[in-house]
Amino acid sequence: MPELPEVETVVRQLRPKISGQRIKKVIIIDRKLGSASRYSTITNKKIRTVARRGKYIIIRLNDDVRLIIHLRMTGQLLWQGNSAQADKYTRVILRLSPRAYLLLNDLRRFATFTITKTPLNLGIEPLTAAFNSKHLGNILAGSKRAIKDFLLDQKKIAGIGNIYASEILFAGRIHPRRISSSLKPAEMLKLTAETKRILKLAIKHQGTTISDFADTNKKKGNFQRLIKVYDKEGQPCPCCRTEIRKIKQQGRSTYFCPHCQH
DNA sequence: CCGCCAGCCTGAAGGC
DNA sequence: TGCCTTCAGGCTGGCG
Repeated sequence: MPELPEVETVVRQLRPKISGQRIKKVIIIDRKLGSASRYSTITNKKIRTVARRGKYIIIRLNDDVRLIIHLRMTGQLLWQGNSAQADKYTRVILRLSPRAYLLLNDLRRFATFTITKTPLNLGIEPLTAAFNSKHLGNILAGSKRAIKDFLLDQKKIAGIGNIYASEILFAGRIHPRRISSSLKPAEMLKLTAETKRILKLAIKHQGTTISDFADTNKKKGNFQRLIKVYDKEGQPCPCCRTEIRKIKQQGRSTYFCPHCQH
């Protein structure tokens, strides 16, 4: 579920709340995430920084220990000040000091919660200055896959998921089935600009909630109001009134306007 | 190397 | 009401 803007929303909320606090206890409720003893190395360690890389949340502790969380489709990281309000989807509870709780809730149990020192193998951060049309041209060169599939490849660009891929291509007026290496310089310029604009706008609106996404206070995002094509099959294109179409690429839905996107 | 697809889970929604 | 199928903001491993 959560893509870059949703994860960024969670990280920005979490940072001031948990930085400097100590992890007093790790309660693993879902056995799939390992035994409590596996997390003995993080108990009593202090939280130094909270950061995002792609769709990963990286909580850096003392002694360069890193707690890495990925919310996958339905994960939520909830912050609770007074007591831990767990429900049937609570998979992990971190008890912090001073008194607070951090819960990992996840309906589908795809979320990951790991301690590791191995670096993440991810592509460029799309909101950095280094992500420009020249860089995009370099990584697109020679790629025969559809541009939609390319945008979803986390080893090329980190953080774009299925909703924003459709939205970015619509804004860029590029057909999702275009062969990546066929993009012209002007299109690459447009694509990088629209990627940044849409991701920033979505962060400003606390992300998109279609069904499950919630921030650390269990509040929904607001960007779904600004979505133009995702999940809008059959509805009129906001630009030309042509019906939005839905196609499958790599088993995943893509939405686009057949008139506006080429 | 690259590209594709099933599998991992649970629940909601739609068809009959 | 129920049963069955499909679908869902993601990623991985194994295959060709």
